[in-house]
Amino acid sequence: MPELPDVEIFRRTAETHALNQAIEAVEIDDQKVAASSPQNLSESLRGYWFTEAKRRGKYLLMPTSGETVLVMHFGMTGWLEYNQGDKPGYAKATFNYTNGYSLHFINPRKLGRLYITDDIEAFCQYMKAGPDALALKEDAFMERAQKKKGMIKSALMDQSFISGIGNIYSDEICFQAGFHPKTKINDLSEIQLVRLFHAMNDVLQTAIEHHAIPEKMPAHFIIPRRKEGEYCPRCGGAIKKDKRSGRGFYFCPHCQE
DNA sequence: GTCTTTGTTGGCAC
DNA sequence: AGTGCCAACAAAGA
Repeated sequence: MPELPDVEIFRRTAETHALNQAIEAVEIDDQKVAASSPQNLSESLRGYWFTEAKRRGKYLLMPTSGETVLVMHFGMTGWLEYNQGDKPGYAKATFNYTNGYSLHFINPRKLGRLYITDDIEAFCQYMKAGPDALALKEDAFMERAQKKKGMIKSALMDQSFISGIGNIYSDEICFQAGFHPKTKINDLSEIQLVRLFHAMNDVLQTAIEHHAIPEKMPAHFIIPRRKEGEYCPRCGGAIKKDKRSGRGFYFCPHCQE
């Protein structure tokens, strides 16, 4: 679930509900999600409050009134919940506020992580996070893309190249740009790279506008049709499934060259 | 029971 | 060096 558009929705949840209130306690319900030790998490956050909710790629960054920043990464499944009362299922970490509400880090498959850092830039460098897909300007994208090799889909999913895109949205970007996912990125002309850049922006922006809910995507999107037996929204032909390094991907052989 | 699934990393082959 | 593939991590649903 959590690629750039999903994390952007979580960021907005955090921004509207979880800022500027003192954190009374931090509960870590699964040691595995604490990439920084639970003691470190607790000591860095208790008594402080989140001042901002930022995002870089798939990372949600929450600077505090102290000297540290809480960093969340959701792994393959996860989301945030802000509530009062019972702890939701699969809550792996909970930040309790003095007003009685809590922010829950939900992570059913335990592949998410929480980090504490005092330097966002250094953290991103250490994690090899490239520029955010939505913050990247066209000329910067072109400069990077012209040096990049390998399949378009792999390039889009390479977090050190551009950060934020995963398996689902890379399929959608390839579809909207009209490229077969396995096309080599260095075989694209300058004009085709520009087309890829605009498809990337359009897909991510549109997904955010639709709250990153697959069923709510526009009719011309392939995302709601990532199933065998489905048909292409553009030409009506059969959607095909293939594999790339053990991961399934979907495309229209007629519309994507 | 088997296969697949959204992310990332590390090992191996080329 | 960089690219691709696979396994592993977890757990749930088909």
